[in-house]
Amino acid sequence: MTKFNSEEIYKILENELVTLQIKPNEILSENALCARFDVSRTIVRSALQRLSQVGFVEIIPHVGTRVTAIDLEEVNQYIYMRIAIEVKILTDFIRTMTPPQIEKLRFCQKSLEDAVNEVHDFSQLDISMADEFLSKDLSFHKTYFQFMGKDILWDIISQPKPGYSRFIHLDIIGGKNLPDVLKEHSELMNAIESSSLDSIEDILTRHLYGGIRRLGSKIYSDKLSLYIKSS
Amino acid sequence: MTKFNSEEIYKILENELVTLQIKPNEILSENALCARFDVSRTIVRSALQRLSQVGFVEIIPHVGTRVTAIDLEEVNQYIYMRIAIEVKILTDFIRTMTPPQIEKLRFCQKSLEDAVNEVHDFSQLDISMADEFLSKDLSFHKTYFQFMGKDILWDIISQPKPGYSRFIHLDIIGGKNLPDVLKEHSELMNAIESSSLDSIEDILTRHLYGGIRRLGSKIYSDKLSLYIKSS
DNA sequence: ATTGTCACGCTTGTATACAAGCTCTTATAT
DNA sequence: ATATAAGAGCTTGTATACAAGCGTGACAAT
Repeated sequence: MTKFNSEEIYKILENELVTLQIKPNEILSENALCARFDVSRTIVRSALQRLSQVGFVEIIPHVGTRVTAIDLEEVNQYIYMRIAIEVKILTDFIRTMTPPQIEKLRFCQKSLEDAVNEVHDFSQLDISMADEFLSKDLSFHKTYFQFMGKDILWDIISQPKPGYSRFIHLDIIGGKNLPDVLKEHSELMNAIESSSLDSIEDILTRHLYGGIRRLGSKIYSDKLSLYIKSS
Repeated sequence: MTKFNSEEIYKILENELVTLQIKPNEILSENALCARFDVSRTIVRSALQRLSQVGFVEIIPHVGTRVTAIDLEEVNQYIYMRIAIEVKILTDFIRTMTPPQIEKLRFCQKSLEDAVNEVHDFSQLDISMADEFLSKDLSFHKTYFQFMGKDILWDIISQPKPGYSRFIHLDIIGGKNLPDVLKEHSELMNAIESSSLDSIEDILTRHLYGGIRRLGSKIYSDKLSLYIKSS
């Protein structure tokens, strides 16, 4: 068995960070990770430094490596950006859209719908299911980026971010929000087909700020506050 | 004299990359950099790996480290994103703007104007002058991000990108475009004050795509094609 | 009891030795 | 002359030894 390289370890840790298996404020020990992956500190350090550049962890010299807390302000501003971009993409899209493209979007929507409908107990979502929903949700949005030839842009905005990615995961796992997401996608589809720009902006705003909105109500675990950066 | 650390070396190299002192397709040698900064390979490697994650260089295992070429498609899609975001910011801004805020914007504009007017020979712009113009241009845009409390968003979109940052530098150094930039800022100011949204979008589009537009004409050095990724 | 000091054990930071792989050169065989 | 194979010399990849700094806890002096 060949050993892990730095890139692989980075990806593994990034995933565990995003899915909150590794929790905010947790202390990561280089030596513990060395033992876990059976590699030298060089490799582990490389992965940790990259995680710190992206903002998932904070390396404090001669003290330790701590997982950062979720910065809600960062989440907010990221969502603001997403809305701006997606509204523009859809504005351009409804000017050139074709029936096959709409069909593809409906297919993505249905795919998520089917996955959600197979769930019976929303209070017991495990990580792999959350990942499945998330990836189907992202597929929907990604599709119209691709239609407009904005693949690179999608790659940029969809790469794991310490604020938004973890917050969304929390939101999905939260539970009772999946019906909301489905409804919003459905509304968005109708607005797209009827080319009503104002509706598109309204729905996208509601859809993307959904997690923040739900934060107000008391759906989330009480432990949530432990993950959030107090500013 | 204390030695450079990895972070410092990263910043130095990033700057030389952005300002094209280190040119696309150039091969970087770890050992040469070790000698130059008088540090061990550990430090240099750390900086190079970070540069490769951001996309400034490409590390080919057991072969070498090559500076990437500028990807025009990446530049295009980044500009598209900038327009979407700035239009939204300004849309929100004109609903709440106050006279002091407008005054501040005019001040930023004037500051750039004065700097440009002191130049007599546009064909001989050195790097430090280009940097000054660039930073004053950025200040203008940054200002309304700050007015709207979107500091983090600005930090995200203004951090050095291998495509856009180098392309813009090329554009500024190119020379004859500074009057255009001034005119566009001035037009933008007027559109903001008269709250005309459509004009704002038009002007911003012209302003941000300016470099790409000028690419069509023959202002640039013939060596430009050497820096561009042929897709 | 309180406070100050010192030392040990932990952390990350850096340098270096060695492993592994690519490429070009060179020499040898056909 | 040409083709092929072996090796030298470069590259990056990895492991490890050691340096340097922080924090805690024990212990001693007041």
